[in-house]
Amino acid sequence: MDRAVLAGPTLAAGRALLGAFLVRDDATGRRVGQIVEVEAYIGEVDRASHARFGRTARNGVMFGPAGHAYVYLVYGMHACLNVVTEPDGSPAALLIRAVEPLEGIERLRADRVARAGANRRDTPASRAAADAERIARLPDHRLASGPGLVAAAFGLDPAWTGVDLCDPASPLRLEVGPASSEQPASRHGTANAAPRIRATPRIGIGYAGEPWTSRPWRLCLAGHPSVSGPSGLR
DNA sequence: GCAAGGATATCG
DNA sequence: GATATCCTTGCA
Repeated sequence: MDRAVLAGPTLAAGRALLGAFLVRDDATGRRVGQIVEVEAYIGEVDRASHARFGRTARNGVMFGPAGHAYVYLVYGMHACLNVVTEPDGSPAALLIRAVEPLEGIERLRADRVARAGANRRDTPASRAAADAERIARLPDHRLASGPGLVAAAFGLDPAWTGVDLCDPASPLRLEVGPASSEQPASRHGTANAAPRIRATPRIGIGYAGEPWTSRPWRLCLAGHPSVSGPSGLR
């Protein structure tokens, strides 16, 4: 994906990210998902953004150039993948909230199971087996339907922070579909029509207060089955 | 409905 | 150094 797009206004970058592909391609195999849901966090004034306290050890990459990964841990157990946007010096990012699995599905599923085990303080074999069974029964389109689930399925943790997602040689990168193709890669959505983009308030940021809780900065492909959150917000 | 998890930012 | 908080998930 062209870095200039991500270096532009975050909401425009978010629209470009919808329908693009998240690719992890390395010794673990090749996994591809189509991005169907993102959330924008824009500037130090955004009270929902990690940048609201200014530059810190954790959020430093948000203040750098566009196109790099920012992976943080939330609630002590879930990692979340963000794409840094806007020019160098301007802290902003897009949280990848959901992707539709397209390639490497069994590897995505295997890392979901591995992460479920790692998130348990005490892991009796029975619970581990129950996790594995539950995840084995999940339909493909729910494997990465949520920000913590995207990171789990792609095997990402905060150590991935800083990886250049615009470098075609990177083990984790963003790719756009063939320019000639008018069709969405997904079997979902209306044939022969560009998928509609829906904007809603962001999820899980009640602490930020108004106007930030109401800003329609969550973007998704309308009606796509891999979108996370309440069905009313799909 | 709510507990689980640990790093983070901020406060004494 | 202590503590309230957190861009979530899956269970009761």
